Amino acid sequence: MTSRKVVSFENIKVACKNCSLATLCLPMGLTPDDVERLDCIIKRGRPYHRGDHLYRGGDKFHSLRVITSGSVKTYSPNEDGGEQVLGFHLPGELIGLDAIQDDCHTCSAIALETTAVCEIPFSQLESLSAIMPSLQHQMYRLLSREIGQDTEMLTLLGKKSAEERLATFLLSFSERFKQRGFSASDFFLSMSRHEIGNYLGLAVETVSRLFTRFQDENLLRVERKHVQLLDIPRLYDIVQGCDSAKSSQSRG
Amino acid sequence: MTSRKVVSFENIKVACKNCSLATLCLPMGLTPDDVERLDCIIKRGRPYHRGDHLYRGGDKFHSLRVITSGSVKTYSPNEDGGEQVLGFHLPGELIGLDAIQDDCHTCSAIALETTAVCEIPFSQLESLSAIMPSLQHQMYRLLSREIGQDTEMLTLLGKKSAEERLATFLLSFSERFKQRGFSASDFFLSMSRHEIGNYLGLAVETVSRLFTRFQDENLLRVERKHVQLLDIPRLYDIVQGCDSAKSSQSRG
DNA sequence: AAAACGACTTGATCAACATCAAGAATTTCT
DNA sequence: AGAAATTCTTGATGTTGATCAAGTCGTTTT
Repeated sequence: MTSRKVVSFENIKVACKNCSLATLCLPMGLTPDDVERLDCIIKRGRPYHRGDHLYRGGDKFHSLRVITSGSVKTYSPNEDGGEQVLGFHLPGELIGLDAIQDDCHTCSAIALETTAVCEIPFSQLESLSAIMPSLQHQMYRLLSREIGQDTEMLTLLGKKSAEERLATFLLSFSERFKQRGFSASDFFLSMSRHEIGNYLGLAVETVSRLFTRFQDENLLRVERKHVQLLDIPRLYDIVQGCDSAKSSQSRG
Repeated sequence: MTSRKVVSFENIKVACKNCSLATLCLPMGLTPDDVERLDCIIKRGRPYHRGDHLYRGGDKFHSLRVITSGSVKTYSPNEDGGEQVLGFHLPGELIGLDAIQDDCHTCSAIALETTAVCEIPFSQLESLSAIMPSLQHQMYRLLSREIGQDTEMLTLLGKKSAEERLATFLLSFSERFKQRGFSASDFFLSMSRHEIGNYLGLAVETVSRLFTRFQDENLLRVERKHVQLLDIPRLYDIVQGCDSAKSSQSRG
C-alpha cells in the first residue's frame, strides 16, 4: 500500500554509499571516505508499521532519523487532545531536528505506512561533525533548510486561500516524488483527508470539496489516495495567487 | 522612542564578556576562554536607524547578526508586492539563520527603531565551531530552537482564533521583555498595527478591534505603541483556547 | 500655525471557510 | 461474507474575520 518503494524493506544492510537517497540526505556533498565514516554510526532497525510511533513528544532525544522508505507524519499533540500536523516526510528526509534544543522531543512522529528509517545517534553525529568540516557544514545547511521550509509554511498559513494551500500541498508532493525518481503527476498520498486538512489549517470538508472542485476543473483526477495531476502549470498559477488560473479554464 | 535600552548605543566597544545579553546569546554556556575567542571574530558597526535594512532577500549571506539594542522585523517580500512578516526580534536574538542553506538571504531584515547589532561572519564562526565543541553545540541548539519556534508559530496560524493569536503575541513580548530585565506588563511595541496583523495573519482592523476589546475587558490598557498588561493570567487562559477566560470576566 | 499625510479606530457589509448533519463508499473486524 | 467502524463526500447553515468606507488622532512638512 506504499505509493512506490524506494528501497525494498529487505535492504537492511544497505550502506550509505549504495543508497539511492544519498544525494538527498546527510551524505550529500561528502567525499566517499567521509560517507564511510558517517555510515559507521548509523543504525538501521526493522521497519515500522502503519500507526507505529518513531517517537513521541516528551521522549528523550537520542537520534535523528532519516526515512528510507514509506512515509511519516510529525505532529505536536496540543493540550486539548487535538493535534497540529507539522509535516509529512518522504524517503531521504531528516526528522527530529527540533529536539536538539533541549534533548527532548517536542513533537511526535508516526508511520503512515510500512516505513524504514536510518537512526543517527546525535551525540556521535556531533562528535563526528566536529572533526569533519564537510559534515558540520551539511548539518548547518540542513538545519537552515528546515527553518526556510517552516517560514514558507508560515506564509502559506498566514496569507493563502484554501485553494492556494491545497495546490501548494499537491505540488510539493509532486516535486518531492519527482526528485526521488517517481512520477510527478501520478502518486498515492499516504495520509487521510483529515490529516491534510489539519496540516493546511482547513476543515476536512473543505479539503474534500476542493479535491472535487479541482477534479471538476480538470486540474487533476483523484480517487481516494490516488492522485493524478492533469494540469501542473495551472496548479502553479493557483499557487501564485493570481487568478489568471481561473480565466484560463473552461469547465467541462 | 525605543521601548527601553538594554545597552546604550555608545557601547560600541563592548565585548561579549561584559555584555548583559551574553546569557541569551551565542556565548551562552561557553567558558570565558571560549567567549574570548568568539569575541575576536565579532564585528560591531554603527547603529541602524528606523527603516534601514540590515539585509535584503537575495543579498549574499556573510554574517549572522545579533540584535544588541533596538528591534528588527524580518519579512519575506512575496511576488505580488506584498510581504509576510516572519518575526520581530529583540536584543539577544540571532537572525539570518535561514540564509546558511544556500549562502543567500531568503528574507529581509529592517530596523524598527534605532538598532545596534553584532555581526558574526559565518565562515569564521563555522571554522571556530569546528575546533570548539561547545560552540558547535550551541549553534545546533540555536538552530534547533529556531525550528521549534517556527513550529509553534505554525500551530498559531493553523489553529488559533484572532483573539488567541493576539494574546499569544502580547505574552511573547511580555516574556521576552521580562527575560531581558524589563517589565513584563508595561512596554512599548515598536511595530505598527499593520505589521502585527501581517505577522499574525489578520487584517489591521481586526488587530485594532481586538486591542479595543481587550481593553474593554480590562485585560490591558493600550495607547498607541504603549501597552500595559493588566491581567496576565487571563491572557494565558485565552492563549490556551479554553473559554474559561470568558466566564471569569464580568465586563465593567 | 496650517496643511498634508499616515496610522489608527470604528461601523457596515460581505465572503470564505467552519460547523452541523446526513448519506455513500471503504476498510476492518468477526 | 456480513456487520461495524472509518473515511470521505455533499448539502445546508452559521460565524469569524476580511473588506469597504469614513472619520479621528498624531505627526511631519511648509
